[in-house]
Amino acid sequence: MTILASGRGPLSKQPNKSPSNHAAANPPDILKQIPLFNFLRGQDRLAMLRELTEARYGKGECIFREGEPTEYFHILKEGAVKCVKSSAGGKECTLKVLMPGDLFCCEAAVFDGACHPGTAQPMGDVSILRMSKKAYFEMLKRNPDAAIEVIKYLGNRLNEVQEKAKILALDRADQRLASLLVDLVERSGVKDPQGIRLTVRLTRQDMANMVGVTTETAIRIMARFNRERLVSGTASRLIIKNLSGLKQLASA
Amino acid sequence: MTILASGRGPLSKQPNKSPSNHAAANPPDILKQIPLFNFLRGQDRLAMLRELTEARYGKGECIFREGEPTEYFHILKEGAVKCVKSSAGGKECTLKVLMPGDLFCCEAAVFDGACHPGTAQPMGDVSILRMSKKAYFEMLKRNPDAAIEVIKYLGNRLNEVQEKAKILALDRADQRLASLLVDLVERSGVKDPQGIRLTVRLTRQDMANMVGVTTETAIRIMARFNRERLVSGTASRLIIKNLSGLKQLASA
DNA sequence: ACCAAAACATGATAAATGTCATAGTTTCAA
DNA sequence: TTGAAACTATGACATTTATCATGTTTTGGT
Repeated sequence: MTILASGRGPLSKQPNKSPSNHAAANPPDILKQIPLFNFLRGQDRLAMLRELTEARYGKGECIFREGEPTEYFHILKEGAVKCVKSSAGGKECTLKVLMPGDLFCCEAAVFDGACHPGTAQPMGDVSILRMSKKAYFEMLKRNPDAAIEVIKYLGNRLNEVQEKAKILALDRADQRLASLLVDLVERSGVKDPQGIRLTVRLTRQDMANMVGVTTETAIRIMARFNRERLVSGTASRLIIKNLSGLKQLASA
Repeated sequence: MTILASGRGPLSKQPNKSPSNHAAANPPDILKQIPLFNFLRGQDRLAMLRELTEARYGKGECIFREGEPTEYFHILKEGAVKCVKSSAGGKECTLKVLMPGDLFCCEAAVFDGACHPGTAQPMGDVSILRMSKKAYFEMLKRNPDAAIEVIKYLGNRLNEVQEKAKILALDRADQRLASLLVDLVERSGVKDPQGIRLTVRLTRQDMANMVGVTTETAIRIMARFNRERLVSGTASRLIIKNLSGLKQLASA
């Protein structure tokens, strides 16, 4: 159920280092997909549109860094964003890939003086909508239905991470990788003559960071999956050829 | 910051197999500690007291099982409860130990037809307060401040699990175990002549399930910690003798 | 079209952890 | 108090995964 197939035109890599902000005039399509927005009462919906600001980032930039104070509530409009945490030893772990329609900082943004628990890195050119903590907080206070939608969203996120923690705790490296691929098919898979293609560009290193193994291990396992005709291709053109085979391995 | 030192009298193990329910008459002390409750308006506070039901469970019972439909919103009043997920191969993983004052199912309970993503097992005699999904939902709708408190609670839980996932993904077994012990000190540690004692009863198997290793590995690592004077004792009397040593190991 | 950087690949070896077997010790309820 | 069950302990060995080293292929910007 892909909300938006991250269809970016040839945006080229302009030096838009400092995010180019401009107020969103009319409801962008993406908002119409978001319950949180749809549950707002008429006047508050208009208020939210006034408060939302659009910003664009390119690969290599950061939307925010781990430890920085939270300033905004965010909605991902276009592209993919990875949530990364790093450990003392410099190793990194990617906890989640956000797709268009995903909310972020919906929790941290309600705390005074909260800091970002992780870094948000664009995986290509992305566009986000955001509003100040204050405006977000006011909106929730005036719209219990919206607050309940946020609770639902957070609840889903919580269940996702718990499932992920379970997999990290109990499964072997190849099973974790299989689980990841199965998961990504649902989030960013599109039909392809040879199977299902993932629209997110994922290197073996990206995958390694998502399942807690070294890059070499991810490469070796992917090579095996390739031999076993479960997948084919690399980063920019990754095809899932045997989804049920992967599912079976994931839960073996 | 221990909310309540799980002080249970000699409750003995009466055959209270089917939870003995009875309406909570006056605000139990534990509720006064919970922001969610304190943010309710007067009349809604009374309504919540009317809706809340107390139930007791003993070790070996289940409060609910993975996959069962959700019926209630819960507050832990007394004792400790572990949240467990199990995998296809029969292996189990303990995601979280709930302590008095913790909420559970605050997220699932807002969905129609949701199922429990894990099993809730008492770690001894416990007492919980609960209310029907419907009453909980109504309460949130009428009290935006309460809903915001739930958002904060879920946000904290989300950050916790993400931190845990990071540790599972990046750290060695001994570091994961050290992190666990450090964490538990904050949740259930009390002063002791020899250091800090954990009030929760934790076997090596419990610990193993919490950090994703086998029981043997947990035993060996704890034996090493013992030799290194970091900890002493077992399950029912576990003492942390060198907290900063454990912290150092956890983030090495 | 070309060059540099990134990504992919593979082998040899070491380290970490799991598995299986066996036995001593503690806990708890009858 | 005693006996069974649960817990702790330890060794030998197998398996999984990390580490290090080296080389090839692909990608992307000029």
